[in-house]
Amino acid sequence: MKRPTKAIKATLKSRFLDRYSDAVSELHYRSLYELIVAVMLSAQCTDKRVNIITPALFNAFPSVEDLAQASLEKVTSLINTCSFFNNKAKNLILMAQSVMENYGGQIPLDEKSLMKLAGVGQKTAHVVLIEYTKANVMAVDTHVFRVAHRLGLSQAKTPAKTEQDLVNAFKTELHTLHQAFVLFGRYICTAKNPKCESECFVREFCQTTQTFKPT
DNA sequence: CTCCCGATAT
DNA sequence: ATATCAGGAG
Repeated sequence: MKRPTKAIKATLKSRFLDRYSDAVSELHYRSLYELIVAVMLSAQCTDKRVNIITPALFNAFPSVEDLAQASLEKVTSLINTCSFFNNKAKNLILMAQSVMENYGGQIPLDEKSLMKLAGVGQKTAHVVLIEYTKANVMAVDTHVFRVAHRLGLSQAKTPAKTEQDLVNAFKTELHTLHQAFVLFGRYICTAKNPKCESECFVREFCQTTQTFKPT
């Protein structure tokens, strides 16, 4: 597997930025509170499904205060069509309670604090920062991980290492590149049956073309 | 490394 | 009917 040269990394970067200059998250939210809840729910679950669930959830619990006082049963019943709903319901309430008790009701906007919240790991924390503050950080979800590996940008086994590889490769405009990689991975460089021939605009840089080339 | 766990694509 | 999708905690 060839590592991309500096020149190729630059080309990849501009291709993705050109293609996805106006890329935004597909999660529906109207506040930082709604954002963090939506991102927490999106763990191992599609954004599409999260968007089906959240309107009723936000209606029942319009603010962190409301969620902090919510009953587990009520939250569970509102999110039980998304994966790991028992864990998520528990974590959502714990997260809200922690925000009330430790951060005066203000959801913190730094990585360390975010990651102390129940159910918030590095990926969730980074996505919140990217979305809400356009922080120059990378978040590696399953799409970003797959795309980075197919393009030879990382050989790392863990998302954290892959994140570092991507930061080193691109350095700036990471928040836009994150969105770009997610959308590219979701619709073009899909896990199964990627649209290599028909839609991939970085085909010539793919390290795994053989695997996916139609026979 | 294992558990958590519904939805959707095939 | 079964495989595959999609992160965090212990």
